[in-house]
Amino acid sequence: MSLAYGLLGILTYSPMTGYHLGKIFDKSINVAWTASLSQVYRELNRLEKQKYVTYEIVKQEEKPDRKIYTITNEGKKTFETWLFEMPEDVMSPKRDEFMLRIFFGSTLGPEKVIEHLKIYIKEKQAYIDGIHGKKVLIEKMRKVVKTMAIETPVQKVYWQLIIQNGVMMCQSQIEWATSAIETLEKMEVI
Amino acid sequence: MSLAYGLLGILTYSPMTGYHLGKIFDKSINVAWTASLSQVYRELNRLEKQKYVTYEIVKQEEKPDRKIYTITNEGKKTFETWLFEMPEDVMSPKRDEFMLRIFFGSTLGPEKVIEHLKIYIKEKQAYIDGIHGKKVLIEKMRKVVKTMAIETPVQKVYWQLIIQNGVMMCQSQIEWATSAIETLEKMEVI
DNA sequence: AGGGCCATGTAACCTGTTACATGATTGA
DNA sequence: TCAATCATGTAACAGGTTACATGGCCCT
Repeated sequence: MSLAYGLLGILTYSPMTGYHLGKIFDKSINVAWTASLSQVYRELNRLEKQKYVTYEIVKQEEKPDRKIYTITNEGKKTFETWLFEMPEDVMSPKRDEFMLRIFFGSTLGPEKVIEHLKIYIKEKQAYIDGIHGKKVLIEKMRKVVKTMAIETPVQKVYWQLIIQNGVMMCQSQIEWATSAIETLEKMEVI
Repeated sequence: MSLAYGLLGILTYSPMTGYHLGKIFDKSINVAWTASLSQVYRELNRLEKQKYVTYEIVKQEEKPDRKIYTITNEGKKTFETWLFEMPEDVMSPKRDEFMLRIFFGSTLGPEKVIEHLKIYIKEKQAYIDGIHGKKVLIEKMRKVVKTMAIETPVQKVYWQLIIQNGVMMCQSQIEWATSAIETLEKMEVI
């Protein structure tokens, strides 16, 4: 259900197309919630049936028509009701293919596990660099902000908080993997 | 697809019932991969059709028959092929309802966000205590180990690694939430 | 010349959740 | 006595993935 609320939440900032909502889920909000374009379109249809959003068709010459979605008052109410709730379960179900492979580490063997852990560290670092180094963070946010009618510095604080969260989690994963390598190397000596 | 590999992996330790596999996913492996019982049963049917597992029915008096699943050689091969691969995408898709709400923090307001963050910290701490303090960690592992034919100290090392990972991630989340509260409190003063 | 962006989706499929159905035994 | 554990599932639904279809514009 959360995708619906995510879409409604973004539409409270400004009306926009499904395509644009998809881009936002792909490029900025993805540290909190991921969704594909086809999923976004399907969900928008549902929201329209429930009268949480309406759309107007904007015709364009020699380009596909655009459907500009706008949140209704009912939609806003629904969104805010959800927003003020605290989720009953703070632990979201984990599905981490990498960790599953580590679970079977005794079959893989320590050398291979260490090899995998080293790649893991590199990829996590690359993700952090993609936010820090390349300033994707700021650009991501700029692009989102541009599309929004109301741009307040307060919003940015919260966006930075969740991006920071993403970065911190990656860093901890790197720390964990580093100490895991040490543990396994000690084990090999004995 | 990973659930299938998870099930095959556990069956390499020892043949067992679907119910038991479900318990293991519920109680020990869940830090890496979660699955419900009904999902496990469905997946076992598929694995049987693909000839990766076989089962024998053990009749019991006045109790439902047990289906003991055993991995086939083909199943073992498939599992090991998967195990040795490095997942192309190390970043598993994030779907975190709590973080989604924080993203919309400007609508919620700082006081409410701080309130939610404090609850968040408590629940994450409770999770850690449930592993550390109550010694659930060791008991979880004991229960799993009991059912396994081959019990080597090497396996335990890897299990401890992924549980440690779960604990570390919770601790980082607590750290993040604590610093987020500070940020928001400073903001309120200004 | 070819790939990526804009912009719409649909269809089929796979995965995950929730509720239902049955029923004995065991421990608090 | 009541909930939990053992033990099997099915059915319906919700949510997520992948592939297909269309087509112009812009940049390299």
